[in-house]
Amino acid sequence: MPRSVAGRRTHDAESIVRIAFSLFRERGYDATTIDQVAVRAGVTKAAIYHHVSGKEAILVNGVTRALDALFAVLEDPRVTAPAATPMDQLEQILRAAVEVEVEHLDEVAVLLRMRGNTSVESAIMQRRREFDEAVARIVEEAMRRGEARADLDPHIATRLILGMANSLTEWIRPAGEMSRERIVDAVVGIARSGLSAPTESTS
Amino acid sequence: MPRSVAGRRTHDAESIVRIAFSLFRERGYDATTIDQVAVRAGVTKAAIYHHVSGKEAILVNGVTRALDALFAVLEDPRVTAPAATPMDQLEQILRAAVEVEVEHLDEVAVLLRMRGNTSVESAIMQRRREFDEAVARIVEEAMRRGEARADLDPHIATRLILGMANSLTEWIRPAGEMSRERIVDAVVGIARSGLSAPTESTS
DNA sequence: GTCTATATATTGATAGAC
DNA sequence: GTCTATCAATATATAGAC
Repeated sequence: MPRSVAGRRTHDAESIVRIAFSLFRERGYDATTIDQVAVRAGVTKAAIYHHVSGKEAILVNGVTRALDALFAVLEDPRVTAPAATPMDQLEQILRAAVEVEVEHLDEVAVLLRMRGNTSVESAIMQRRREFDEAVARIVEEAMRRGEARADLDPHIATRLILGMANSLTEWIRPAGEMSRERIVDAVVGIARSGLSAPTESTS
Repeated sequence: MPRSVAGRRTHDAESIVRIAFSLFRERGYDATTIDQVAVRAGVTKAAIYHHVSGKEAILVNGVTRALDALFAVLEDPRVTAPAATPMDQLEQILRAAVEVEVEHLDEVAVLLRMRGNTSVESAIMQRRREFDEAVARIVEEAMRRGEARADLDPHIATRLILGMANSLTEWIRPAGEMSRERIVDAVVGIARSGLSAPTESTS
C-alpha cells in the first residue's frame, strides 16, 4: 500500500482491489458500492477510478488471481509427483487448496459465490468448472484403482468433497488464528475416512 | 398459481415469492430487480407490490420457510427416536436436510448465501447458526461416546459436514432428476466413512 | 493522486385509472 | 388484480481543478 512522504493515504490498483474484495466478501459484490470502497480506502469515489476502470474490472482482477492460485495447486510438486497415488494426489490438492483459500480468502470467497450474470463472469465460472473437472478425473482414477470406494458417482463425490473444502470460506475469520492446520487436517481426515471412529479390528 | 377464468395470468403472494426466489437463486438477491420478477410472472412491477410490501419482505418470507423446514428436520421422528445413537441421528439429519434442500432449493440456496447486510438478515442468520449449533451438539456427543473420531474439533467437523451437504444447492439442477437418492447416499457415505475404499481386513 | 461537482442510468416504490 | 406514469433515491462513472 503506497504511502506518500507526508504519511497521507495513497493507493495503487492492487491496494484498491484488495480493499474492494474485503468488502465484496463481507457484504457481497452487488451489495458493495464504489463509495464504500472509497470510504474504506480513505479517499473519494473519483480517486478509485483513477486506479481501476470500473467495478467489474476490480471483480475480474481479483477472482482471476484466485483462479490462478487454485490452478497452481494442480502443478504443485506434491501433486504431480510420479510416485503419488491418486488418493495421495487428492489429499495434497485438498491441503494446498485449503491453504489457498485461507491465503486468498476474500478473492476465493467471491469467486465461489459468482452467479455468471455477465458474460465476463460466465467465462470465469467456466474456468472454475475446469478446475473441478481436473479434480474429478483424479477421483475417477482413484476409484478405478480401488483406492477409493466405487459405490459413489465420482462427479458427485468430487463436488461434495470440494464443496466441503470451499465451505470454509463462509465461516473462517480473516485474521482468526483458528489454526489452519486443524482445519486442513479436518478436511483431509473427513475426505479420506469420514467422521466414524476407526473400527477396533484394525487397531 | 391462481388463474382467472379467461386463462389470464394472475397471482397471489405465494406465487410471487416462489417466482422471485427462482430468480434470487439464479442471479443472486441483490442482482435481481423487481422488474425481472414481474417479467417472469408475466405482469408489471406495480402488480408485484399489490401482493407483497417490498423486496425485503419477499426475502424474509422465503428464507423463513427454508429455516422452518430445516428446523423441522431436528424434530423428525427418525432423529428424535430414543434408541438412535448420535451417529444415527446425524445420518438422519443429513438425509432429511438434503431432502429439504432439494425440495426447497431456491429458498435454501438464498438462505445459505445471505450476508447479514440488514438487521433483518442478521436475525435470520442468527437463527441459522442455532441450527448449526444443534447439529454440533450431536457431533460432540458422538465423539464423547466414541462413535465418532475424537481427533477433530467438533465445531469444525460439523461446519465441514454441513458445508458439504449445503454445497449441493450450488450445483444441483432444479428439475434435474439427478437421482436424489444417489446424492443423499453420497453425502451420508462420505460423512460417515469418507472416500477411501474399505480396508481388506474387515471384509 | 485526489478532490468537488455533476451527468446518466437504474431501481425500489407509489398514485390513481380501469 | 393489473395497468400506465412517475417519483425519489441510489449508484456507476466522468469532467476538470488543484
